[in-house]
Amino acid sequence: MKPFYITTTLPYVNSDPHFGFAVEIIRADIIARWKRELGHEVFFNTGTDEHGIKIYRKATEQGIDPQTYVDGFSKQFRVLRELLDLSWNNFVRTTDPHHIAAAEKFWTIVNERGYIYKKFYSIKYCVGCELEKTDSELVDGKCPIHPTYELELINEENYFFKASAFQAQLLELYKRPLVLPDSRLGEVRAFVERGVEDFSISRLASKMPWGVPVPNDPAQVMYVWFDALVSYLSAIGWPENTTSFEKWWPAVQYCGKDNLRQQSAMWQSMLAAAGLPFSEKIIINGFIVSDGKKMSKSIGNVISPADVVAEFGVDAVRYYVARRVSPFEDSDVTMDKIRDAFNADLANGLGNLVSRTIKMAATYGVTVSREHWAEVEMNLKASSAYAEYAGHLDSYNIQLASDVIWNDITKLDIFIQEKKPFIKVKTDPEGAKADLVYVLDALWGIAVYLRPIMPSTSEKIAESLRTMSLAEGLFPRKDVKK
RNA sequence: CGCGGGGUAGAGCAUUGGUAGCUCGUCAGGCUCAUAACCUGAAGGCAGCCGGUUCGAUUCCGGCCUCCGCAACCA
Repeated sequence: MKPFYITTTLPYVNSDPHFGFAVEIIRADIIARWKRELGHEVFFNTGTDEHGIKIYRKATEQGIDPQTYVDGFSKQFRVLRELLDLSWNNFVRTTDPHHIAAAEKFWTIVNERGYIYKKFYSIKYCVGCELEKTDSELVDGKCPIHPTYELELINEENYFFKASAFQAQLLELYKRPLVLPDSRLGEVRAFVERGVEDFSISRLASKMPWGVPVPNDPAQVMYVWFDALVSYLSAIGWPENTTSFEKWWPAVQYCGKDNLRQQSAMWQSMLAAAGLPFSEKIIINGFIVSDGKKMSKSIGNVISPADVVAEFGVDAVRYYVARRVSPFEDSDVTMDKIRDAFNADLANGLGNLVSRTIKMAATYGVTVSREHWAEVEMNLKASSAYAEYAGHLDSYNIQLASDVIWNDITKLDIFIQEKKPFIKVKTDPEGAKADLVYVLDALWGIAVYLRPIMPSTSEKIAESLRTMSLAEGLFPRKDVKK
């Protein structure tokens, strides 16, 4: 079976992990677990992007050296593994010596193939923002944020990447569904059709030393994007471990919509420039807003993954991401919405169904052998419902896959209501038991379906079915105090 | 004419070229195995506005209005 390589974006470590990244990495985790379930060997990569001007400035402001600064943040991202029950098997840091060597090698190859050149160019620089501004960002020739400042013109010599050479190849590439959803593929295609310009891929080390040195030119360091994207290669052992590279590449890449151009245009042309195969698939997530607004410390509507886990538990967060956050569009997330979903779908829905079923089965003396569950699972996997669920996961629509599960939950509640085993047991105990076995089998199916999405809940349900007992409710209701 | 997303029941969201669905909330009823849970039913929408294509559009096309991202803590 074909090995499967999936990676998240490497988050930039200038702040704590935010909910949007939790969404991305939970999705990647669900897909990774799903592929393992199917029997694929899986390489699931994540990590941290640690170079660049913003990090350099922040570290300098705090009077610590950049490496110490990023070490601290990188740890904060590593703890997500336990926090969100993630199963990544590689965590790459762009300050790893191996990655730095890979980035240098990548640069050298692209340079040798003739796609890097040096030129002077002038940039417009806003002192207020301390950032370069492109013409498209300006309003009436001024920075819209600091209209009282005059823009400074700075002449600087940098290395450029000959992206313009790859327009035709990119348009050819977009004939296959490289990018999900389709609307994003159309967007990047339109962007490339408008014309691709060469872009700067280095910075003067004298102004910004925190980056990978440009080979044979100590005066320049690589622009952070150029080095960060190469991490998708260095993570799997490129360049020296060709066996590993050929085994895993190309990758499925998850990213946010702000990364569309970088990952599906810029990165693809970089790969072509290095003579490497294009990515397999790029999945574009929407953004998370809270109460209709971008999460912001000053507004106070920031929801941290850790807060949600503390309040509702890991699997509730994974559930919310899977089923209540739109797979591709922007979504609004608030603690109240999470609480509503928790109560409606997990407490009243899944948790209560497991509870009522196990209780009846235990009370009425239903017993089921281990062989029985194996058989149930085999039948399930041959069913059309399972095919539907699998189809959704194969096309990265975790939401529709989860809908299959919750449709089952509703059907089972109705089934119990209609068959009334709790009445039937008084006159026809065998009939009541048979009804319960039907529900128990379906619950086993739900546990199977939940394996990639809510692994620990899946295991708890399976354990309850094996022992026909339930120590405590899976998801006790969270009531709002009024 | 910079790029992109949205405007569908009180709220949040799905969906579809042919009587518009779900969750929460509200009202009424049922059940009692269960986490005051579960089931049934009801009320509540001219699917932002205007025009076009069509036998038929909420769905396709054009225009308009309007909200929101593309700077900060950015996936």
